[in-house]
Amino acid sequence: MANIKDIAELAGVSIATVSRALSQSASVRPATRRKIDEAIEKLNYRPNMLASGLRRQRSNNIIVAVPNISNPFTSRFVQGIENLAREAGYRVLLAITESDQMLLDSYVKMIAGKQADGLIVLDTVQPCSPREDSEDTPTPIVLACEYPPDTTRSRVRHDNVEAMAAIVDHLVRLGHQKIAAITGPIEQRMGLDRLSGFKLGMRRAGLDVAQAPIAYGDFSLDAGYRSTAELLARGDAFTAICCASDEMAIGALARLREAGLKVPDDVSVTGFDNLRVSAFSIPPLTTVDVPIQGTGEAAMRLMLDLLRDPEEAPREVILPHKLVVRESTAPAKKTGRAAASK
Amino acid sequence: MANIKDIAELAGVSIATVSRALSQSASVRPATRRKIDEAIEKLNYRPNMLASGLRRQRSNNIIVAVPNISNPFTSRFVQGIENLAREAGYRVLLAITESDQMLLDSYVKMIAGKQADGLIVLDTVQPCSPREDSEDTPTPIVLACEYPPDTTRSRVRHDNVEAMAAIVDHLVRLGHQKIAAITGPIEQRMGLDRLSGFKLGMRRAGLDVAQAPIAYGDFSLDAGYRSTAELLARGDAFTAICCASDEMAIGALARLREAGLKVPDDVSVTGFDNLRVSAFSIPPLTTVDVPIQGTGEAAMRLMLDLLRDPEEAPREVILPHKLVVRESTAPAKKTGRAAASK
DNA sequence: TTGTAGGCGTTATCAA
DNA sequence: TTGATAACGCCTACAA
Repeated sequence: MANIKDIAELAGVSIATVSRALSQSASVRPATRRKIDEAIEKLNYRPNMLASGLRRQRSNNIIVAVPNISNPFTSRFVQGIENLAREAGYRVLLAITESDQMLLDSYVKMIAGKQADGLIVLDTVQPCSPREDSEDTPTPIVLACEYPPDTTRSRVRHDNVEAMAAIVDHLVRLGHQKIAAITGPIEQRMGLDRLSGFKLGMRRAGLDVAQAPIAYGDFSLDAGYRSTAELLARGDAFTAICCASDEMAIGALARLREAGLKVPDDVSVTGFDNLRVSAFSIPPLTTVDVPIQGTGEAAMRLMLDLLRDPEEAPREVILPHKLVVRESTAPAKKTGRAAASK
Repeated sequence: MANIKDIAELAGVSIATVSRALSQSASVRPATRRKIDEAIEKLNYRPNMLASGLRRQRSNNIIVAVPNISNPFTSRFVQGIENLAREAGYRVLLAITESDQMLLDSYVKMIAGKQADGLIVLDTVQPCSPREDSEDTPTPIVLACEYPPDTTRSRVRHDNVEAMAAIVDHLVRLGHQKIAAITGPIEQRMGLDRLSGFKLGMRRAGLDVAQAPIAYGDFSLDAGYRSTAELLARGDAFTAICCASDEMAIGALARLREAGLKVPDDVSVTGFDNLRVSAFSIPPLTTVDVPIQGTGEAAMRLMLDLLRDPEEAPREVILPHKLVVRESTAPAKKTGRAAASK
């Protein structure tokens, strides 16, 4: 590959002039610039960004660490980041952690190794505090959705508690009293918050949370299916199932159908996330819209601020949610015992 | 940040020795190595990969260019690449092109700019042939799924034609004669091939393709929904709908339900891709499993070979498919006019 | 407006 | 086994 020296020679100028021409803004006489452009064209020259980065001490890469990518939630989150990153001249390096602490830490180290300028984390595992934080400027890290309440980093999330309470409220207004829940992984902040929201909603409606049938899932399609089976097997009466994710709600729909139960006639079902597919489930899902892509965008915005001024004080952004009522919920049957048996 | 010189000083050796200790294999006396390790630990040193890359002329980054990422197909493809890439010591840079030629080309240039060592493309737009190909060693590029038949690059895909023909065959065996199709975007190789497969299957069964109701979609949930509406509105008789993607099949399921038609009693529906969610649709989808993740792995394998020996002759890998029969297909009704009217 | 030259942090070659 | 030193390709004072 041709380098800046080749261009300089061919154009009959010094490499400094070429460098200036390359970085646009500098002062280069139009005629000179033309000669340079021609040389670049002729040799099909591309600046070596490794060298440039070494010199300028930056890579223009942002790492986004996610536990996995075969999950619509992650996809849209990353998309939100991509949008802003490209505009700002940054590239997105996608890192799949499978919630492995070692792996995540290795990505933190990439910043120290100048492979990346910043790290956005959407994961239950948390980036260790690199030691240099105390001495040098802090490592640019933004946390999304999952983080300890006492973190001192910039962070963004939506209010899972209130969002889930809003769903419960919707069910209560429809006359439901016996509401079952399928939770997310409660060892994770997101799962726990959504469960808290469920309990909060129940309490606000004056319903007894202790009596509510609860099954523990992990947000996945499979978990929705299995947990519904479990709920049915237990034989507790319920007229609605409140799922902590759309994927679980879709799994629940599948299992209820197998049990010969009609949604929403026999049982109402609710989701959480408002995935695209949820508008096309049978029946279309009542859920709560959390701005997933918007979360990604907000995270990237925080990152850009951090990159601009690494000393900046950490901030927290909380995004709004919105109830989306579709056809998987309906008024509770008066008998209230529709789902008492399999 | 500490650099190699700091370590050398603290350990009382030369930077050359530190460098050797860092690259493991070299010959360094254990005692020396220990001193170096201590210094590294003490200063929390991380090698600057930009400098290392500059010197070694490589970045250890692989770019994966996809049109979008909010699509289960892409997600699993990328996951397949990730798995192998990490093992081989490469990082995956995710590039979202939105099928924009300019954008894709800018990623090709990243290779020339040493920002990445190779490019894997899963997109309808094709990487331009950088001129240096003719003179220097060829740019390491691997094409997946979408590529012109006459490409000279390494490439991987599955046989969409035969796979779709297999689905038609399945329907024919169930006694379906009036089979409608919802196609993918036929200006794309993948969409066109799947349509060809449909026609091939029909012809093999001695059915008249010209009579088959065909609606044109774009693989999306929405397209499945709208195309089904269109099919119903036209009033042609059909007992089965053959969709070019699982997402469209799910959209079709939703629209058929609205029309009061039962699947599979009134109409059979088939998909293509075997997405995870398709096992949980109502009813679970009969589809064809194409190894999406396997495609990513195969692409990465080709890339690794290319990286090892850039002069290597391009190869083509074609992956096998598998029919997955679930509950969205059933024997055709004798009357054969189930879906004649809305 | 242009040129000279030092340095960014590594790796690799050659001697010792 | 270790050390000195020259690249790698670019940017940016500083000088002209």
